[in-house]
Amino acid sequence: MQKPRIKDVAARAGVGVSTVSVVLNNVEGARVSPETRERILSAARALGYTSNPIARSLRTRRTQTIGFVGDDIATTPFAGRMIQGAQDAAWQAGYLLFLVNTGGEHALERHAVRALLDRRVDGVIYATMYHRHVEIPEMLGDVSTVVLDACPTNGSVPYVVPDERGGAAAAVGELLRAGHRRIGFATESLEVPAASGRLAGYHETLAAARIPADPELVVAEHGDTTGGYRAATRLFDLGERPTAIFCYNDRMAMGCYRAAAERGLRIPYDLSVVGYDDQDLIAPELSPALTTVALPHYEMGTWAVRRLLELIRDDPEQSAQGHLMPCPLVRRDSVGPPPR
Amino acid sequence: MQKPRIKDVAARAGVGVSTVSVVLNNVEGARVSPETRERILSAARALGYTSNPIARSLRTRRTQTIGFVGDDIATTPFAGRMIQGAQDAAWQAGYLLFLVNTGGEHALERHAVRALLDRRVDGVIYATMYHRHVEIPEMLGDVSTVVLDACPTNGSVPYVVPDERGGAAAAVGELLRAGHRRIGFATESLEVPAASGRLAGYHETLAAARIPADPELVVAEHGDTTGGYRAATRLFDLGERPTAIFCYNDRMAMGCYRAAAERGLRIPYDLSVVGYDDQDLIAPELSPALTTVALPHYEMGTWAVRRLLELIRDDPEQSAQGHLMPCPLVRRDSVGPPPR
DNA sequence: TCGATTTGCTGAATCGTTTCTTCAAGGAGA
DNA sequence: TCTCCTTGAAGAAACGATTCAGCAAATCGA
Repeated sequence: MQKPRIKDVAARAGVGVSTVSVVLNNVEGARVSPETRERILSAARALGYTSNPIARSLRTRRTQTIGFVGDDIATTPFAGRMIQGAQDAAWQAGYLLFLVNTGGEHALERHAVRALLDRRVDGVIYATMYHRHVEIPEMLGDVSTVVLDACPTNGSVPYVVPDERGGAAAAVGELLRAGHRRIGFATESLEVPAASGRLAGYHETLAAARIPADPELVVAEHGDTTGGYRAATRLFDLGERPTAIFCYNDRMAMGCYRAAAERGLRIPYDLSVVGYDDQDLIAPELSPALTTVALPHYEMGTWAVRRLLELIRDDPEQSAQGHLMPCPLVRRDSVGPPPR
Repeated sequence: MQKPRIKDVAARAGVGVSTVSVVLNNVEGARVSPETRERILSAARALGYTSNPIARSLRTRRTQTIGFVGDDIATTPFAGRMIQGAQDAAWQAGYLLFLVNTGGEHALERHAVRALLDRRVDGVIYATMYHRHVEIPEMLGDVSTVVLDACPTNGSVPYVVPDERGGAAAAVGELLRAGHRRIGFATESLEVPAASGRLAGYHETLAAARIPADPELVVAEHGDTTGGYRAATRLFDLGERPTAIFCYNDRMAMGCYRAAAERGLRIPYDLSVVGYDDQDLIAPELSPALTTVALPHYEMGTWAVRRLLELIRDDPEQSAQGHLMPCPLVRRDSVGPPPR
């Protein structure tokens, strides 16, 4: 059995197709008698009619579709959250998501954007899987665009990134509240926005508490387990070792745990640790479970789509600004008062 | 500047639109002189013409689009790989992926499938984020479908799942080759296909090596870190403790590491361990790095899409069978010869 | 040379909507 | 009674492709 067309509904209701269209789309200011309206609605219901979006798109030039282009959707657990946030928000609004991943290749990316524009997507989410600066393809000038988890260096489109500074402030604040005054920061040696933002938050929060900055307490290593191990070791070797360490991410915190274990330092009694990222398989599974700061990937995904829908629906409104999404502190068991 | 239409190309080349269509689509058996063909192609190139897929779809009833419905695309790191595999395969074939996630809710799932059918997707990938049995929505009977990472209990559609049994055999085989004869299995207490498959692989491989089954050596706990810890503890408390433990997954292996550390058992000298899943943040990060079995999610994703495209292109060919995707062993540092 | 076939191409119908224009009927006002 | 609005609805023209049937001109066989 073929899907019913609008013509079938019209025939069953004994009216013209245009009237059916007008009724089913609730066109403003259309004049249709209540009886006719009811006849049409019940005919549509009886036939199980749903309009063909392809034909509709052809006529209206809108597809109720948005393109999601990401540089890497598989290798980070965060990507899924962003995608899911975007998907949920789109779905709620009656939009569907075209997903394309480019592997970070420039040529493929241009190809992908072209393919999406060809398909007449109503808008595009341009996402990167970790917070950084990006140059967005100029082709995106032709369509509403929102950048997700990155700062665009060209064009002027809305974007959303995590509030790294605020998250770091929350982490350090938690340690201050526990009574710590000598707080180390094991940071990432790469020049990424996340590192500079978190470092800034660390410094600001200490300054606000009138604790003088001690350059010794900031050590940079690779942002992985062994980097964390090394950073912690260096901090332990200081003349006066810190009573708490704020780690750039959970993986470094994991290395920090290992270094502490080797020195016989018990967390949180001899040492307090706070991480960043709230990674599923690390933070809750370490023992003791790690207090950390969560990245709001899901929320950024929904924000991006909602902002995009505003762009699509309203007039352009070129007030292209960035949005900082707060990073909530997740309290677990790795923070205690300083020893003695 | 508006996008050029086929009519513009025709006008520029001085031919009719039908000829342009025939040339650009490389229609078989069409008779067009080489000169005309060349004129049309260069006109199209000059105008930067690309056909409007919406209009094309309306006429041809094909959308070059496939729907991917998953029950949960965010919370597992595996989901991303499957999606990426599917996306890559689709992209290669000129298809785009509509992504929908249902959160496992039945109502939402029906809604999602209906939305995809409304949009006239050419096919649907029905994916679950861990290997299990599913009942697929009957609406999917109207469209080509492939089930990904699950066994459909109704209908007869192709599906692909990991070869759990083979993976377990590889893991146990590795331990046998290292010289172990007394090998424990820390399994998951839930009744899931992965657990029964891996258990079967374990038994078969031991049997093939003429090692009598010892029921004591199989202990079931929750499939997480604490479950692994408990299972390992129980195995250590046996009269004659195993020299190697095959863990249902990497998280259990992580718990097993912890239990071993507490008893002063050094891996791989006093105890060998093999995991399953090859989880990014666990297997390579543990110390020593964990030998484990990888789940072929990316490959399953590409397989599913390729199979789906066959279904779409060829005649139905109702030979709906399941495919077992091999799980490769990943050698790291947690396996050594048995002690003494 | 003449009909028959092949070649190369065109026009028009079609896909299923939306939307603009038109139009008949009925009621109101003069 | 005649004209002018208003109301309710229908018809037809888009949207931009594909594809089928048809039609001149060229070629061919005898």
